[in-house]
Amino acid sequence: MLEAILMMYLRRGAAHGYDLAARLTECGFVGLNPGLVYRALRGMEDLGWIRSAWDGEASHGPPRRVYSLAPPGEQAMEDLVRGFREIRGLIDKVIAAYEQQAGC
Amino acid sequence: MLEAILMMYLRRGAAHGYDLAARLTECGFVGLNPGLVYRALRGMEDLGWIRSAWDGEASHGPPRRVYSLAPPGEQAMEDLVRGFREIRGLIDKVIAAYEQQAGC
DNA sequence: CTGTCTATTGACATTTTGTCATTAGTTGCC
DNA sequence: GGCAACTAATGACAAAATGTCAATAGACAG
Repeated sequence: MLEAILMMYLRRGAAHGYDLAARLTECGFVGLNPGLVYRALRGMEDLGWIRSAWDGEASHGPPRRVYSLAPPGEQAMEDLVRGFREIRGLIDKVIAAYEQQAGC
Repeated sequence: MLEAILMMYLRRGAAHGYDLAARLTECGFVGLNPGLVYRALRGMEDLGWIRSAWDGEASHGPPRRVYSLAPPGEQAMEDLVRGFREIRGLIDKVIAAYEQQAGC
């Protein structure tokens, strides 16, 4: 989930972790401290979904790592979305079973 | 998820673990070996959501434990369903963001 | 030169999930 | 009687996911 959201953000342009973490909290995703975001980013980089490089631009702080979406990431995003649709189908099934007290 | 489905089944009547596991596979829920079902059942019993008793009826096998829904389980089921709706909302949000390339 | 904000990393604990062997009773076959 | 197959439940262990939080460190304001 977190990974999917981060890739959605990256698809709109490269960004660094701290920014992404801030955007998440702005957008109302709670309980996601920066550590989780950084871990997710590193994990996705290990998988080849995203790339990173140290930012050459002068920042008002320590050096920062800029992440951008890599081609395998586009594919991964599609797969994730497909998985989400499946999960949504399952949830619908369970909710329907709850309301109608029937079905599988 | 598994817990919710099991409670849905139990709402329709008491049953024992092996039966529930079989019903799950019948209904197309894959990757759920009996061990997972038994563990989920014991966990829910610890939470007071369900109750169990050894089956008095003669069975064609070893003694079996019959589970039934307890009143706190009804409440828990409602809470679970509410949670599912929330997750569903999140998924919708992410899928929409993926398709329209906009939003949070 | 101290505190604060930005930025990333790493260590550790907890929880969840998956796998699989073990125990054990019943039934049916030879 | 002995043995295999099926039913039924439990427990131990490993792996993966998640959560928490301290440590490091550059830049800037006072």
